Amino acid sequence: MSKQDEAQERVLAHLAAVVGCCEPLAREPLTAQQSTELARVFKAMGDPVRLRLLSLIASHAGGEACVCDLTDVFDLSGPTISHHLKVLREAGLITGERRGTWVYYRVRPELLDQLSAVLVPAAPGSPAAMPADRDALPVVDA
Amino acid sequence: MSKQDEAQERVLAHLAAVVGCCEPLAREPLTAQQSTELARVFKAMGDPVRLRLLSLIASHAGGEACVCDLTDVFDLSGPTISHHLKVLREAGLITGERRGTWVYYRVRPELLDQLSAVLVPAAPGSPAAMPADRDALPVVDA
DNA sequence: CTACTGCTTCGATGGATGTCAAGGTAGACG
DNA sequence: CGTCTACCTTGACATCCATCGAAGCAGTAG
Repeated sequence: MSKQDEAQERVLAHLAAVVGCCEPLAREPLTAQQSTELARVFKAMGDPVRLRLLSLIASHAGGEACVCDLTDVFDLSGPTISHHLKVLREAGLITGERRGTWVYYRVRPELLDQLSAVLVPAAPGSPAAMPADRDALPVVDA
Repeated sequence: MSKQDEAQERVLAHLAAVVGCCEPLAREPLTAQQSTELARVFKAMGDPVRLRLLSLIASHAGGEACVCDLTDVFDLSGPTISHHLKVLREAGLITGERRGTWVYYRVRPELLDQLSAVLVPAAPGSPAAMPADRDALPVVDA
């Protein structure tokens, strides 16, 4: 699995290099490359099972969780859970480590931090921060 | 389109009700319902075109963008762009409004804010906040 | 060495998704 | 009214993806 982890390191490095650390999505438009890299991560989180796996791992005591702890939560077969964990792993969101009989997963807080920073809307001074009070979101009151 | 927007309002209200406003993903595990709601939004962002559309709209001057501004950026047909905008709309990420000939889209900052809050990793005091400094995740210095 | 457990990979399958061409709707302009 | 532009919807098609059963690999225990 070390070879896989090396590949994951490269993926994460690439993502960090392309996305940067703190470019809010609403500050300036993403390039095609940036959006491709980010979409890869969001797509990994775009599944209820994976999102729940992520939160289970992230909120687990000690910051890591054994696969055996995760399997029981869902009505899914072992291979399916393993598949979802692999997707999360390849997206750079988690890392897996085998210790003896069991495999333990933990999240990468830096990546979550990056994503959170990207999503933060309209930092003061950004173009979108001032709706020019044309009409401050009347929307359809229907 | 007002009927659509009504439906979107319900979706957003539902999401807000289920997800709450500020439950970090790493604080406590998501319920099945929460993860389903959140995954719907992340899945909408899990496509390079949609993510770029979102950032184009969010970063556009005045906080809104006309479809005509968006179409030229991509090598995609009109219907395809329209389809992606519909997905973003149904996820509650953007709203569309027709004014005269053109349709203008704008983002929902509240939802981006919620997502950002959910992703923020390991608030101090959370169980995952103390990685037991096994190995403090050297990460990519690259 | 053999057997057993935990987890992953492989192969297959039904359903979801991105894309486009064709057609439809709303508003503007004569 | 007719026509033109801007945008959306529909229908179809190729591709991707979540899921499972079966098989394979790693590590432990007799």
